[in-house]
Parts: sequence; structure tokens; C-alpha cells
Amino acid sequence: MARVPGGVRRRSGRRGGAGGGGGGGGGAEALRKGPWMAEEDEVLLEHVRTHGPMDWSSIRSKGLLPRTGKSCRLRWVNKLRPNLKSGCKFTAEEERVVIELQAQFGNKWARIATYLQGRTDNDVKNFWSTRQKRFARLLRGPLPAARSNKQSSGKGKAPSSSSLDSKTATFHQSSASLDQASLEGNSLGWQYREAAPLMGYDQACSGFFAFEGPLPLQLLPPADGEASSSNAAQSAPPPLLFDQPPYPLINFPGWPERYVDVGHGFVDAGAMDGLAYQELLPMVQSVPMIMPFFGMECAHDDVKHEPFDDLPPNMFDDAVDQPPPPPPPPSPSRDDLL
DNA sequence: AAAGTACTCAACCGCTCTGAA
DNA sequence: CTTCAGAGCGGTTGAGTACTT
Repeated sequence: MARVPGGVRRRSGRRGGAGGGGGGGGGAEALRKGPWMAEEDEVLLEHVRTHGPMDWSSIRSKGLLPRTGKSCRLRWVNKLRPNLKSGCKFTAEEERVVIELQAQFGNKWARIATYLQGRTDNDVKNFWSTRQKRFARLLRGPLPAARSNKQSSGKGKAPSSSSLDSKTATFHQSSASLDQASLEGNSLGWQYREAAPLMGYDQACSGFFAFEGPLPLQLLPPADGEASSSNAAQSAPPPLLFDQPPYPLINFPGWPERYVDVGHGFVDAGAMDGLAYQELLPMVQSVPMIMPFFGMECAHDDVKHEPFDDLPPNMFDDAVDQPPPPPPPPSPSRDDLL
């Protein structure tokens, strides 16, 4: 997708340098795109010093810079504004805040950024995007058997997706294999079938999860004329039956309690409507919730924190029983901007 | 050492919102 | 009420860099 017309090179990387070239062949009023040069930054800073961070379009109209007002504003907000934590990785606490606020606000990056001192919406957006890509790759790829606990090079780089897989694999010990034949023909008439490949995104919780082992089965309500079933159960999407509760990659309140053991696997009670859940209740067995989410500590000991080194060490704490603390009120004052 | 892959991040675009005329 | 311009925001791109194989 050539979004920059006229062959203008958008940027030459973090080295800065002489990107751009002013849009090629135009007059002095030609718009310049691409990386900013130090002289341009100086002009922009001078404008902000005299006029404040506003009136961006006048920068071009006055002939100060061959840049659009949008471009000037973006440069100021993302790079020139004081007190920015540029080039500084997100701390565990910042990651936790982003995760919580994203769950609360959605992709309102500018709003989320107001809760993070020195971070811009672009920072938050990039952070989240990277995270999403990593999870997507993780979930798209095969989930291999546990690999050796080889230590990474440990240069502070985020672990590869395969290292996350190894974390998942540590749960295998508690996984009960499904016996499809034994699942069919239960007294309530619910049927099972192999589910389609699972997207690793939980709509109800707006977050990713992962699971291990064979694909989950889908619980199908009984057909007409069979054992009792409610209309709601008929209309509700069939719940998935997991070999084990899917493994959440971000903290979901009530996880994994919402996964109930139906004897041959786990179903997501949170994703089912109440009536469908009522239908299934008689099938629920009182199996102790030993499932892995809270067994992570042991797993961590085994792998010496390798897989989640890039995740906030306490990011799952709130999933246990603590409500997330109310975020501080956003208070970006004018002084902060200047 | 080289090649491949993943990650980071600056900067663009299109859209929406808002306020003035 | 409508139009228009500026500002702001979210999504996306892609070059450069870091890491892995």
C-alpha cells in the first residue's frame, strides 16, 4: 500500500537523517513528509514556546515549516513534549495499567495514555499492537509438547512465542484426555462435536486465552423430541467443552472459576446464558478446582519465569480476588504540556 | 557469519468531533 | 441549520534493529 505519493520516502528509521525530500519537485510550499530534522524540531519548539501547543495549522500558513498542522501536532505530542519517556520500555506496572484500562475503555489509547505519566497514545497503541501480534502468533501456531527449559539469552528481549508455548505445556500434567465415546448420550441429551479451530479471543472478557491439547468439543443442546431443553439453550451458541480451562493471557476477573467441570471437561459458564447453564448444572461434578491457572507458581518455579518475563509479574494477581484499583483521575494540566 | 524472524516505533492516513462563521 | 476548517484519535504501515536459528 503506497500511502505516500510521489515516491517520498516516509522515513529512514530511527537514525533520523535526510528522509523525505519535500515531496519531489514542488515549489517552496510543497509539503514535506517523512522523518523530522533537528532544524524542524527547533522551529516547532519555538512555535510552541511562543504560542503554546495549539494553532498548529498556522505553522504552515506562516511559512515556518512545510508540514501540515496535523504533522506538527503529532510531532509535538509524540516526540517533543516535555517529560516523555521516549525510548523507555513499559514497566510492569504500566503494562498492568494498560491491560486493565484497555479492558475498561477499549481502544481508547489517548484516554489510557492520560493515566500513564510520560506516555503518549502512540506509545500505548504500539505497545498493545505488539502484544496483540505476539498473542495472535502464539495462538495461530501449533502448541507443541513441552520443550526443554533452555534459558533464553536473557538480554531483556521479549520471549519468543515458543517460550510462551512452553508455559502452556507445563499444564499438560493436569490435562485429562477426552473420551468422545463416553461423552455422547448423556442423560440430558447434550451432544458433543469437535469444535472448529478456536480463536484465541474471548468475546465476553475481551481478551486472549490459550488452551492446550486437542481442540475443544462443542456442547450441543438436545434436538427436538429428545431430553428436555430450554429454548434458550437451543438459541444460545453451543458452549465449548475444554479438555482443561483455556489459559488466560491477561487477567480476567473470575477466571478460572467460571469454568465448571462437567465431568468430562470444562465449559465456560460465563459464556452461557443462565438457562443453558441450568441445563448443564446436573452434569456438574464437584471436582476440586486444581486447574492450572493458580498452579502457575509451581510452573514458574520449573521454568524460572522464562515464559512470562515480559509480562507484569503481578498481572494475574488481580484475577484472584482483588478488584482492580481505581485508576488515578486523568489530570493532564496545561503545565504538563508546556 | 548469514539469513530469517520478531519487535520497535515514527509517521502517515482517514475518520470523527467540535466550534466558528 | 449547514458548511467548513482545525484538532484529535485510532488504525496502519514499513524501515531499522534486535534476536534467533
